[in-house]
Amino acid sequence: MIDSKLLRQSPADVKANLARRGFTFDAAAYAVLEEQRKTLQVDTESLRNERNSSARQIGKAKSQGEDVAPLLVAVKDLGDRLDASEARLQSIQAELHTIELDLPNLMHDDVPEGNSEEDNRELRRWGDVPEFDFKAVDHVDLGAGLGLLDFDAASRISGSRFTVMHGPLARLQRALIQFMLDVHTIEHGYQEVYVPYLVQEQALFGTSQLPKFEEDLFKTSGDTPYYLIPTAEVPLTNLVREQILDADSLPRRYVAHTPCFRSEAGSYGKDTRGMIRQHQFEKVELVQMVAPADSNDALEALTGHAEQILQRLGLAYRVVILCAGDLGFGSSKTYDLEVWLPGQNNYREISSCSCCTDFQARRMQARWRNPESGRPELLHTLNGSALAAGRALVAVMENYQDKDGNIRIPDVLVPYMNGLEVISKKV
RNA sequence: GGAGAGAUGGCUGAGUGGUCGAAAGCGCUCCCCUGCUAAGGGAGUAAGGGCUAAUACCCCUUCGAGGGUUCGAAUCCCUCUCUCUCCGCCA
Repeated sequence: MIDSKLLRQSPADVKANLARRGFTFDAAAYAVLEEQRKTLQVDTESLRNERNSSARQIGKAKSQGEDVAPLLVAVKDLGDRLDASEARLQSIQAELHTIELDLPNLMHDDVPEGNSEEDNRELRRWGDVPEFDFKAVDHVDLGAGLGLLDFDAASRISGSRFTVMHGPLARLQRALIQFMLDVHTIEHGYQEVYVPYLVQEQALFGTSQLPKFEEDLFKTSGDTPYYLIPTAEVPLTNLVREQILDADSLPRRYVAHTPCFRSEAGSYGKDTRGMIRQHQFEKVELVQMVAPADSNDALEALTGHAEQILQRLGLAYRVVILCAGDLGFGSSKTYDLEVWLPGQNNYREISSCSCCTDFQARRMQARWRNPESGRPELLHTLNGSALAAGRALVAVMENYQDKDGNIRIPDVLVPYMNGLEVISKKV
């Protein structure tokens, strides 16, 4: 959420910032509601004050054995007036809250103009795009050729957008995950966390998947439904929900490997081939909680941590900064890492690293005690994939293929493959 | 699944209708005292919100959550959630 004080005091600035995303903030309508809220709240609170002091008086009189009947008459209709006032206040506050939950985060000044993916700006490239002296194929053909990737079985079991992997290929994904977790915990200072994969709606409100993006989520039935996490960002970020952290415990750096579940509603016909876009995929996620002054640097560092994985895997990639129109709802600034996929002859997103400033922290009431003010203040939260394991697997398969359809194991993963150096067809 | 106990401030823990945001202790902060240390004395120490230029006053809300009774609820009633203990079951 955006600071409601800012919405009141500088509605024009907010409107202009959000307009760059293509979001229309009706500042005038908000101001009208806000004016009503102010009057109502002041009235309601003064009525409550009146009630409290009368109640005190009555108590006092009673204890002194005085007749309280006249006092009771005096407050007779106070309760009704208060009830009415409270009800109106509550409804107007709910209206304001609904509007506020709907507003995306304010953008960092660095975010370039633009309406769509096309307008994202490339910042840098790393690595050489591999050149093959044979016709490179995509991971689907590679997997089928090796007999280790089985979309038919997956669709018989679960329908479209699921995968079954066998043997060394299944292990290769596990190796990637293991490798990433090791690098982040041992070298980058992240604490490994095991988290729930089913969460309640309040957690999703905190990270801002709800209320706006319910259709992207899988939800269980029942009185208090659970949602399957679309990313470990949800449970990891909510670790600090309603907490006040000591300044010396910052920055917090958490990493978790989890499966992720996305309904992919609205992506019909998109990436239907292969395992680029699945209902279920594995991901290693980084989350940081930092003091506000540190969040810009933290985003650069976090992005670097994700890049480190690609570099060690020897995968060519580029870094793009998302333009205003493509930026995620809760993010103030996002870098995407796009890995080269020979099968698509293109760069494809494999990581997305975002700084959410205090947007999620405000929804979660996640704070730290600022030693300078002595007061609890909102944290800044960041998250990034490092990496999406399913897509990393695709990238390794396609970039490390040979003319016979075998897959060489990147050096850093060999120890995680029990020494296996090549995944080859059974002879 | 059965039986029972409980949920109060950073922690322990009192409080069964009235000035209780809440005793006491611990912890923490500051001050005093004291060659140093230890001990001792004093003061302060929740969060959210409103108003406001203000992190100054003042006011409102919050004792697991949500309802109810009442002029007034931490305290009484109802519903729910969670935690703990014992038994059973299970990975």
